[in-house]
Amino acid sequence: MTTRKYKTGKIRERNREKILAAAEQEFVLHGFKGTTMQAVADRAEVPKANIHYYFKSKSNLYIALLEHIMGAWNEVLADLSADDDPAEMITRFIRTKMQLSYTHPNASKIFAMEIIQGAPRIRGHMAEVMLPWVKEKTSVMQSWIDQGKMRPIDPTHLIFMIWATTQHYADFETQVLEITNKRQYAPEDIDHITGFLLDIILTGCGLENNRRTRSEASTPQV
Amino acid sequence: MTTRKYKTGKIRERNREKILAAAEQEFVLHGFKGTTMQAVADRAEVPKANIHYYFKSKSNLYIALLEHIMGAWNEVLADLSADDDPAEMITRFIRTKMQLSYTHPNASKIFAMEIIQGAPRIRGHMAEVMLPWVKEKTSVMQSWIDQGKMRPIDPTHLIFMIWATTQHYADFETQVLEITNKRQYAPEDIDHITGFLLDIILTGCGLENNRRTRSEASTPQV
DNA sequence: GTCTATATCCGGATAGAC
DNA sequence: GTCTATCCGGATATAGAC
Repeated sequence: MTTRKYKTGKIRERNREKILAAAEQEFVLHGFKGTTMQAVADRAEVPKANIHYYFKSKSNLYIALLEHIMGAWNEVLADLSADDDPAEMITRFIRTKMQLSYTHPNASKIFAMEIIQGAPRIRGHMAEVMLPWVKEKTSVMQSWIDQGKMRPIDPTHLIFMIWATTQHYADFETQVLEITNKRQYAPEDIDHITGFLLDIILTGCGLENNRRTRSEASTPQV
Repeated sequence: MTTRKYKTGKIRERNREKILAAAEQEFVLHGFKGTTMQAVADRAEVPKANIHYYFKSKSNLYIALLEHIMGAWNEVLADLSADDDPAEMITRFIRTKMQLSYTHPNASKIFAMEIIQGAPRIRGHMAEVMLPWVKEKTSVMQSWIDQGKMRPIDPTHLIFMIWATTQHYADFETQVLEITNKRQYAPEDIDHITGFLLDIILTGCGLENNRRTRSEASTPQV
């Protein structure tokens, strides 16, 4: 903890982060094959050979990036504990995912492209991490249904619906902005969208316990 | 119309279709840059040079494919007339989109990747075709809201929600199948999903007029 | 640890025979 | 119209100087 050392692993860590951030941009814009190491190097402001020094190969860089993304993701979603209250848990789920779409759109996009292409590199992760996560949440939801706290809907597809709708605003950002005639999302836009999704989905699930916030959140936006 | 001619434009048309079908597969699996003309040629069972003969360049092939896709799409969605009845129009919209996801998943995937990467080649199409389409539908929905036929929700985001949820089953097919433990969709799966979406979204919009079909359509699926 | 220069390969495109 | 052989730019990866 003293300032004595000239270089700890800090420089190395800093360079890795710079490269990963640059790679994220490039992979989003051009896909895996379309991205050149030279472009990543230029954006990260390091010589091309250094990327090979740090990551060995382009594939390794891409996989490191995916792990980086999914690690951050799991952190956020882990503390989505199965609360007692259905409306509260679903609300937190939607809010959290919507915030992730806003703060980490590129992570969502890279993940989406990977899945669209058949998830050749993360099949394992889906089976080992996502599948158990979904099973856990759906069993909690099913118990709510059995107790009559929620309408009898398919919990798995409810999760798909929340994923689909929230990620849409990251992945299809270009289309959404074009159609709503904006240059980029503002925090109010995210609030409005979150309110809309909460309104439809909670109502759709038969969970109406916070109606006061919904009526104004869902009025059309100019 | 006699059989006299040795070759009409038929062979040419047939070859173009074969190449486009092969290109669709390859572009989905590997993205634009990741797809090689050789791989398309092999899949289409024609010599590589013939593709250049028919389409001149890889970019042209890709653009031709996008136009092919969007042409078919517009055809289907064009006859989504703004009915008098909100529930009926939204029902038909969801059913139609869900069927498209089932019958043309690759088209949806290529379109999704194009949008995710910033829609560099179809910006024009969005502004000229999709934007007017959305404006037309939202103005109809707004009139329903003004007449009190529908809860006051944002029509634009309702369209986004329907796009997001239906396309999710095409684009994220790999993930959905992994989590639901299936090898591919069966027609019953599509019916079940359609029923689920209709249930949540119609209820969320406050349109409850066909409740009889919904209760059984939304029971959880094993 | 860092970077320049280079080896090696691959893919898009075309020339030209049939 | 069809296909073989080839050109050439460009990308990954590495060797080796500093």
